[in-house]
Amino acid sequence: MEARPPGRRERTKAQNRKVILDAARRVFAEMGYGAATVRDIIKATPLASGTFYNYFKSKEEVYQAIRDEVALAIRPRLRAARAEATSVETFLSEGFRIFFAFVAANQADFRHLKPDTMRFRVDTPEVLAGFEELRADVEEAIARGLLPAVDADYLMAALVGVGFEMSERMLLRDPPDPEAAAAFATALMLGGIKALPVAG
Amino acid sequence: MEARPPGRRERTKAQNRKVILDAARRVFAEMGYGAATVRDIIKATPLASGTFYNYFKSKEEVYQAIRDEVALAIRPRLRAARAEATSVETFLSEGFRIFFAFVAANQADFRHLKPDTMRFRVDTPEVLAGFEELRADVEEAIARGLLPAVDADYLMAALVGVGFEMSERMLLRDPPDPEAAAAFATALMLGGIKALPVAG
Amino acid sequence: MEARPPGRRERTKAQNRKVILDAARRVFAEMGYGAATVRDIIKATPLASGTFYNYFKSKEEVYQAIRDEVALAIRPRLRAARAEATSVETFLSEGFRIFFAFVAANQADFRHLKPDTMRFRVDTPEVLAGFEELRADVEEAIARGLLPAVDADYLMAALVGVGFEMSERMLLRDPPDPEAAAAFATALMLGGIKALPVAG
Amino acid sequence: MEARPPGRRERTKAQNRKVILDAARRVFAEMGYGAATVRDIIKATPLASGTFYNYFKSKEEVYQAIRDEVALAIRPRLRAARAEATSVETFLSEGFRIFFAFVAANQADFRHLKPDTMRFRVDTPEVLAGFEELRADVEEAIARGLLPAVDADYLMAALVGVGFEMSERMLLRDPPDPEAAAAFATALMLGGIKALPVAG
DNA sequence: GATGAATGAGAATTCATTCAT
DNA sequence: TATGAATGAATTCTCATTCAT
Repeated sequence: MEARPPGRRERTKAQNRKVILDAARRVFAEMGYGAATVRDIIKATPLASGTFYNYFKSKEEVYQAIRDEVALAIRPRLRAARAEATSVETFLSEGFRIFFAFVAANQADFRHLKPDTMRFRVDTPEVLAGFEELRADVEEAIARGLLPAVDADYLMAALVGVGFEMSERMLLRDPPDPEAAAAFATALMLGGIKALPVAG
Repeated sequence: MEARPPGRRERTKAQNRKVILDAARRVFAEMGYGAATVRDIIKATPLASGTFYNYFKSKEEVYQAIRDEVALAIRPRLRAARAEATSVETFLSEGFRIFFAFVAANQADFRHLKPDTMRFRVDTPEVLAGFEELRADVEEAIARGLLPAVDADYLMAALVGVGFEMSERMLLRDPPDPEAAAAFATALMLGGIKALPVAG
Repeated sequence: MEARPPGRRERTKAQNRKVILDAARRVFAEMGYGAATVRDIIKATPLASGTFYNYFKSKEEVYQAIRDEVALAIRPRLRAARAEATSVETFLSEGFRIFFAFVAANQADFRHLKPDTMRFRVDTPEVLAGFEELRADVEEAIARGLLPAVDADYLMAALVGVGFEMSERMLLRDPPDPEAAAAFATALMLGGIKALPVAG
Repeated sequence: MEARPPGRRERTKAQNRKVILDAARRVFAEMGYGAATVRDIIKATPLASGTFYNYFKSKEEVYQAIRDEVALAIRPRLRAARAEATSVETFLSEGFRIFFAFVAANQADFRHLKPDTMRFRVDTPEVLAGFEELRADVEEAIARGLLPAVDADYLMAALVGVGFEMSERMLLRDPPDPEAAAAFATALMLGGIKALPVAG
């Protein structure tokens, strides 16, 4: 806004944080979380190495920040949708819709599947906390009479597994269709294979 | 443990390979794949550092060997069971039974979930090939009229997701009960939530 | 040698490069290029091991830098002298004078002969380029009528051989006498053995 | 000659020594003396690593054996020729003829020049001893009145330099012509540049 | 805060050499 | 004598982190 000495980069604190996070997203997507180093992240940035440490303590912390950002963004929406659900159908369908739509909108953070390479998936505590929330919501839904008294832990795991694995396959499609994915997952969880839509 | 004649060449090549793989299994289970180093694996071994490199080129290669061993051990059994299936029920139930039983019998290779820590999952090409086999089997089952003409790719993903996520929860239970897990997963995939057994 | 205020950033980038190159010069001279390791070079330096790699990728690269520095320092002078030559005599005498004087002034970089040991000589691409320059100059001198139409490639080789081998013998003498060496080489190349000065 | 159990390799001690020396020649020519390792030499051999040590103690020793073999083969011939020389002309011409012919016949042991790469030359004590012999012969030739009383050390160096450098250039030609090289070197050393044959 | 060179612990890897068979 | 796997010291090299500017 005001005149600055030339060469002075106009970067705010928040911007730098974002610059690092975005670079890390790219690096993790390209080389996988395990192989990536702080160096790699810095190199993908116009910033100096020391600057990194003004924002994060380690690669792990960056990764957590990314996953947490994602998890914290979606978890409240999922909780709300499930809380408002008035039936098994809406409990499932709204959850899957929100999840697959979110994944499609944030592809870079979810694409971990590369053909013929190792596939890495790393879940942070914040993500795992989302799993626990789902279990709690399942338990509450049981209490509310929405769901039968099933094994909430296993059902949670099944829902999580279906959500994550299907979302990776969804991202391989062109274009990804979150609605269709949600419909598939919902039908499957609701009525089993027999209830699935027949493919055209 | 016991005294040996000095200079006795006591270990064979195959044994050393196994010694390294077993040490790696332990190390990966204890510290997680990402944190483990080749050094750690060697230290968990009575062998010299150089010996490691007579067998494997890197941590990645050891990991692959473990996963591949596992994948190659279970995949033929799964294929056979699915090929012999005469109904949707057996297609699913036998697959889940074999998978969960295998996981329970090889806990160390599957336990990636630690409370309050990050969870790593790394799938090697050989594991991914197992996914493709499942998809092919689903397609064949559709062709054989065993399954309706559903989206085989998504169904494969759902089955994989349910299998892996549920197996991690199963391993947290004491004792793990593969039969119960298989029953749950089968019922869910077959008839949906409504068909699930009601928890005691 | 003297106390310094702690934390003083005392060395500049260019200085460090020089520190490493000088250490390498000493190490190569002492143990020979083949036996020297990066470690040895670092140890001959007040710097940390990692610092080495901020400047050079390997022992080879350091060696090249040294040889290239030497080659790039002397080649223009040789070219100029040969270009200005108005006779065979000056073409040869000025070349040898410059070369032997340079060798005497940079003994450490040229002393490869140790009695009763192997003798290493390693010529980098930059040095080899100097050979080609000499050949080109010979060809031009022929074109200019300064030299008869001899085999320029062989003549170049002969001049190079005489220069390098004689310089090693020169450095063994105490004190080295570049003028005398140049006089000898010039006379030999000009008029053959019969034209050589008779030793006192 | 007699029947042997199958798989038994018919190798004599002398043959194995030769196998190793030949492999080493190839390896040194390919990667240069400095970069080559004992491992590399063994790999270029059908022998086991331990067998190497039945014949040589180190890479250095192999190298010495090669160079020495070469030096010991040629040195007596050179000595004899120089001893029999009755004039400067024959002293020089016979020496160069023998040397260049030998080099041409043993190309692999002398080719150290690769375009655009570093060039290594390593002279063993046995080779250096050959230099001293040449100097002694020069001194004797002076005593015999064959040569003027020149600086024998420098003349030796000049002859060596001309011989080695020219031989490398000779080997680059197709076909190498030792006679022509010898004629050139002899004329140059005898009468200087002016006495050189004019190139066609 | 930003910078980026220096640091040095430690991880990866090589390789000469040994030695049981 | 030949074999070739095991050895582990030595070496190369990386990388998170510090800190003077």
